[in-house]
Amino acid sequence: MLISLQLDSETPLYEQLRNQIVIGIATGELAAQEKLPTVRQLADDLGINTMTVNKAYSILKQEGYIVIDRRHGAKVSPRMPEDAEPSAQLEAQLQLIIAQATIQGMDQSRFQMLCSQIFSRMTYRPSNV
Amino acid sequence: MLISLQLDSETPLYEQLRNQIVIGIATGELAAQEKLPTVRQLADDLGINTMTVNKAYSILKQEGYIVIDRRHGAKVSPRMPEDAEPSAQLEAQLQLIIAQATIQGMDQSRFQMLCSQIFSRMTYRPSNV
Amino acid sequence: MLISLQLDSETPLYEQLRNQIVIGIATGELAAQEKLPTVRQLADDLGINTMTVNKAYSILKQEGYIVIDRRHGAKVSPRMPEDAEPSAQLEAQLQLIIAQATIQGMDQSRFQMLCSQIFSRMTYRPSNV
Amino acid sequence: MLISLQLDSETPLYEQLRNQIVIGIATGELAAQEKLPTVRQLADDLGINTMTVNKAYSILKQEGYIVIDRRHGAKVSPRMPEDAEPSAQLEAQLQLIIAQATIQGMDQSRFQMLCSQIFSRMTYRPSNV
DNA sequence: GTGGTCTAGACCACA
DNA sequence: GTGGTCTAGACCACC
Repeated sequence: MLISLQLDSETPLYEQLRNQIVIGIATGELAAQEKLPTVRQLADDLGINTMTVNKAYSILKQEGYIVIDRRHGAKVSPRMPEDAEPSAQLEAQLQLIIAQATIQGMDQSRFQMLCSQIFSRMTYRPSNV
Repeated sequence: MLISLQLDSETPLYEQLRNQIVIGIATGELAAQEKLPTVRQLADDLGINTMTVNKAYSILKQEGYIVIDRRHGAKVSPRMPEDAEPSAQLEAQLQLIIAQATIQGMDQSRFQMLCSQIFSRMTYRPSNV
Repeated sequence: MLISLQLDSETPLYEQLRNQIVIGIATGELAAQEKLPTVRQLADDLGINTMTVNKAYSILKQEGYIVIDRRHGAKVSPRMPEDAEPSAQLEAQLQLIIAQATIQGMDQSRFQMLCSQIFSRMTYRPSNV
Repeated sequence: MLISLQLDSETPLYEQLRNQIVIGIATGELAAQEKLPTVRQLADDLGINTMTVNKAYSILKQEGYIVIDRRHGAKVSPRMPEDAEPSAQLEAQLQLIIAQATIQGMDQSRFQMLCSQIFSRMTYRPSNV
C-alpha cells in the first residue's frame, strides 16, 4: 500500500498516516488480519521519525482499527466494533462538509452521486476468523 | 444564533467559531446579507479574546463567506463563489468519513439517509440583491 | 467620469477615491483646469460621508494634483510639479510589483508590453494657460 | 539578507516584512529552497513581536511564496504557481503607478528604462529539485 | 463605534 | 526547538 505524506500540510504527520491507514482498511488495500510494517520499517520508508509512526499506531490501536501483538507486530483488527448509532463526531464532520458543499452550490443529488462513487471503492469486509 | 465553544477541544477556538458560522450560513440561521456581531461583542459574549474572533472573521472573509464593510462591520456575503467542480479537499474529507463509517458497519443506504437528514436542514439561499 | 468604490476593499475609501481621480487626470478623462464636483455633490453621488471625500480632496491638493479655490471649488491643477528624479516611493512600489511579476513567471518583454498598453491610455497634457 | 522596517510607516510591519521577503526571493537574495530564520529569531533580530513575524509568514505561506515544514521551519517554495494571465490586481497597481509617473512628467521611454534597471536585479530561478 | 495592528508573555502540539 | 494558539490590554485608522 502506498502512503504519501505532505510535509507542508496543516495536518500533523501522524494524523495523515492514521487517516491513510484507515482509508486503506476501508478500501480493502489492507485486508483484515493483514500485518502492518514495523514502526521502524515504515518510519524508514517514509523518511520520518519513529515516534511519529508510533503515535499513529497508538491511535489506531486505541480506536480499535489495529491490534498490536508484542510478538508479531501490528495487524489490522479482524473485525471492528460496530456502532449502532453514527458517532456524534462523524455526524458533526459530515454536517460541516455538507454545509460547505451547499454554500458552494452543490445540490443534494450531486453530493449523493459523489458519495456513491466513493462508496464503490470501499470493499472492507471483516475477517471470517 | 447560538454559538458554543469547547475550550478543551483539539480544534482551535477560531476554527470552531469559523465552522459554526459556516454551518449557520448554510442552515439559514444567518441569512445572506445579515449583519454579524461586532468582533468585540462576540468576543465578550463568548468570553474569549477579540483577536481570536478577529482571526475567525479574517478567515471567513478570505474564504469569501463574509464581507467586511469598513462602515458597518461584517455581514454574510450576498452570494458565494460557486465551484463548478467539488474541491479536491472536500472529496478527501468525505472519503475519510465514508471510510470510517464503512468500517463501523454503516452501509451506504444508512449513510445516504443521514446525509438527507442533514441536507434537509440546509436552507441557504443567496441574496437577491 | 465614473467612479466606483469597493466598500469591502482593504483600501480605504478616501484612498480609492484619490487613486481614481489621479488615474482620471492621467488618462485625460479629467482635463487640466477641469472643475471637480463639490465635496457634498460627490459624497451624495457615491453614497458616502462628506468627510471621506474631503479627506481625498485634501490629499490630492497636498500632493499638487488639484487646486482648491474657496470661490470656485476644486479643479485639476493646470500643470504638475515635474520631478526630475523618479520619487523613491514610486520606485519602491514598482520594484515590488516587478518582483511579484517575476516570481509569477512573467518575463520582462511581457511586462513591457503590459506597460505599453497602459501608457497608450494615458493622454495627460498640462494646460496651456 | 538585510531587512529594515520603518516603525512609523503607514504600512503595517507584517506587510513591510512580507514585501521585503518577496523582493528578496525575486532578487535571488533568498534562493529557492533556502531556509528562512525562525519566527523567534527574526522577531528578535528586528526587535518586534513574534506574532507579527508569524503573521507575515502565514501570509507568505498562504500566497505560496514559502512552505512551512513542521520539522524544519519555513523555507522558500521550490517553485511558484505561474499565472498565465497577469492578475487584475497587478495591472491595477501598475496603472496607478504609471498614471502618477505620467503626471510627474516621466515619459514612457524613461519609465521603461527604470523597469529595465529593476528587472536586471531580479535573478529568481525556481529550484531544480 | 468599527475593525486592524501590535505587544509581552504564556502554553501547547509537533517532530 | 519549531510554529500555532490564546490572552489582556493598548493604540490607531477609518467612517
